[in-house]
Amino acid sequence: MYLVEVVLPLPLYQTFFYLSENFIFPGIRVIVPFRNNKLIGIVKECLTVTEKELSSEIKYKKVEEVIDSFPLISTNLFLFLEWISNYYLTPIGLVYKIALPPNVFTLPQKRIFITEKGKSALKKGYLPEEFSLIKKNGYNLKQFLKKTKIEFKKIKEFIKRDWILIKPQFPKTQISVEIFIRFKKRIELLEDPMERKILEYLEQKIEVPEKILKKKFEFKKIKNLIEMGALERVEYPKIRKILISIEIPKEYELTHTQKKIFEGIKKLIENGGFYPILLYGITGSGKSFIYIEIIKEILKKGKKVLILVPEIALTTYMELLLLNYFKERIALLHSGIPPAQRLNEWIRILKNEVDIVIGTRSAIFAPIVNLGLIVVDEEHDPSYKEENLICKYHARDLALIRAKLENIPVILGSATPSIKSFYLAKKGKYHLFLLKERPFVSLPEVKFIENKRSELISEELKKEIEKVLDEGKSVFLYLNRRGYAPLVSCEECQYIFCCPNCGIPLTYHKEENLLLCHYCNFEVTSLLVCPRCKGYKIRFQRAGTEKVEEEIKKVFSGIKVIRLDRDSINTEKKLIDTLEKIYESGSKIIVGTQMGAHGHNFPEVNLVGVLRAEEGLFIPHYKSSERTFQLLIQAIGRAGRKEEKGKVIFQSNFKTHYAIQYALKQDYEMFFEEEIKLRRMFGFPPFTRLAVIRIEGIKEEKVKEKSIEAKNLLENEIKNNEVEILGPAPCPYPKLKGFYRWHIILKAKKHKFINSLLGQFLKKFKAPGLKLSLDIDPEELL
DNA sequence: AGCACGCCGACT
DNA sequence: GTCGGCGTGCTC
Repeated sequence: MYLVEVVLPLPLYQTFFYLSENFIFPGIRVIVPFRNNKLIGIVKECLTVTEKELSSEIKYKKVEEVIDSFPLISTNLFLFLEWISNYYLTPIGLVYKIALPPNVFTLPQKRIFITEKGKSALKKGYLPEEFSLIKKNGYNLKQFLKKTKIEFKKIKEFIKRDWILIKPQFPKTQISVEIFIRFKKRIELLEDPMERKILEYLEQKIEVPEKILKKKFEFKKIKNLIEMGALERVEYPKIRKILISIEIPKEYELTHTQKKIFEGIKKLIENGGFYPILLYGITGSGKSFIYIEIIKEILKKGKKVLILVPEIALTTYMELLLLNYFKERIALLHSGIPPAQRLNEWIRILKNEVDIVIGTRSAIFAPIVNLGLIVVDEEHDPSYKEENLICKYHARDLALIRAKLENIPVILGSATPSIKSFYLAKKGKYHLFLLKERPFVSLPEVKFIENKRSELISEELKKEIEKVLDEGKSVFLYLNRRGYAPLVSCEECQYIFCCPNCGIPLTYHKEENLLLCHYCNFEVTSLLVCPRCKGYKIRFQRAGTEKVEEEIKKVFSGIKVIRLDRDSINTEKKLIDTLEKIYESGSKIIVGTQMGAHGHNFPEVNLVGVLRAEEGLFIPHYKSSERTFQLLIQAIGRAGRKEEKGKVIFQSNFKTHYAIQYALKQDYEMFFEEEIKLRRMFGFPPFTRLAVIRIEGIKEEKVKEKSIEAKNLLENEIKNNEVEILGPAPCPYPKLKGFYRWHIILKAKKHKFINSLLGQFLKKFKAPGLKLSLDIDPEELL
């Protein structure tokens, strides 16, 4: 007999034990009875036992069904997931749920089938007419019961008579595919000019979705080219949401400096072992090419590589880049991929069909066996931190842990390293490599325009824009605020339109003509009358991207303006349309939020204007300077990435802040020195560790009461004043989505102090009816 | 989590 | 007398 330890997807800090006649390999999914229903769990361990060895206190049940024929988790992951559970104080089952592809723990839906015998019974009228609904593939039982209103008891009778069959069925992993047209070979003598054009286009882009190509060219001509063997149709799983002619350099040669760094890294990692490497390379310095060379080295040794990027759109870019050098043995993992396909990619990885995995933060859990390297690109990016799930992990931190557990190197790359990483690198904990040349592009000129009157677009900036447009080039204007006006008030009584759920001012969106809460999506559509004084003089104050767009259209009439924010690209179609417009030639002005500053490589942008450079500096957060600096440097990176020297303008009324000053000088290291001084002085990370306990509930009094109770409990548990307790206090956003929110901040020299205090706290603290959440190493304190 | 058990108030 | 509120405790 075997004793099977099973991890169940429950918010419990324990595993459960079952019995089995057969050995079940760890990592395999099983269906087990639990209370009076069933659950899917993952086998953690399976040992032979005799009756005597079993604990008399546990009433063991038997494993009901073994689902998989091979483990869904590679052995190296068990330790990793366990570590995460301990560090983030998250129940082990929930960690598994977060790590594995969605639906892994979803019980198969029961389906109802009709037997041959049943069919004839139906014909003879013994079986009610409704059963003719059931076709060859059966019918979802729940839906059947609902639709026909037949009682389950009756069905049971029919089962006894062998007319009806009920069995669970796992959803088939159907993979929808998308067809791409791919360049295959050149044909020199093409008579048709259109065909020549198509072929030239594809030779440059390599491959383009058929859908998009059809829009651009006549389909008959494309077909001709395929028949001639110049082009080919290829099918990919439909995962590439964003695919628009991104420029991918096909060939490259490392510059002298790049080569030196490559050699340096190669030498370090030659013998394997845990080596954290920080590659600090300014935008356009060619970090990707160094990655590629290192990846080649790792693959030569027969090992695998995991590459993390901050957002979904960049997985596509990275994949296209790597496809040039590593063929098809690449898997993608990110939340944009539908569940069934994600499981499919997961299995491909497990089955060793993949050498390189590219993904966003959750890809850190990829079940890669024989991993040889992890690359975390744009390591400073806040999207590596999970904010929404119970386990608020940081993928970059986890990359370091995983690398340590697997005893392999990890490369963190960034143009603006996080303060934490750079600090550790300077301390010698990471190996630091500097790449400060921009081989293909000259550094842009950065200029400051003091905006004393806080105009949206100052006269000076307008002149600069005009100059660039006259040259036929494009402009990117950056403002990190979507909508039209972030503050709407009544002119008569000064009433400010606020969200009833969150208490935060609503933002006016002109296009849709509504007031929207950016925190909970609450909307008001009739906004012509002040709810307080019934006055109808409404004032729209301050500005978002929509307002900028309007203003630009007024000032530069006739010029193409493209807005790039969450509202303008909230569907796939809109995104494709928008990106297509951006890639069309001709001068234009792009107005965008963060979304636009990120990664994308816009052609022909010669001027980047940051409209409110000081935005974000006033958020009460120890990282606000770091964030602002990173954003400004990133904006600089958007300018003139091709041959020409670009120009960047920061417009602000707050010139004196060091984040703006050093961004102007593009001096990361000086910024770092200044920032680290402050962090040390005020005892913030990386000199201390933080954790937040957040308590939320509908009744403010109760939330407050419980928060105070929590603080008292913490104080009782504390040992040797190892942990400093700040609060309790209402969160900076004291009410969100209708819930009142209080927090307690814990600060300590070492994480283990916080960890053990919180461990004790969780055992004793109960808050029924309230939501308690923990955030270890918080990035946001809102 | 999800569900059963259990102990008090407002109803037929 | 019962229906049902949600506080408490347990699940291998």
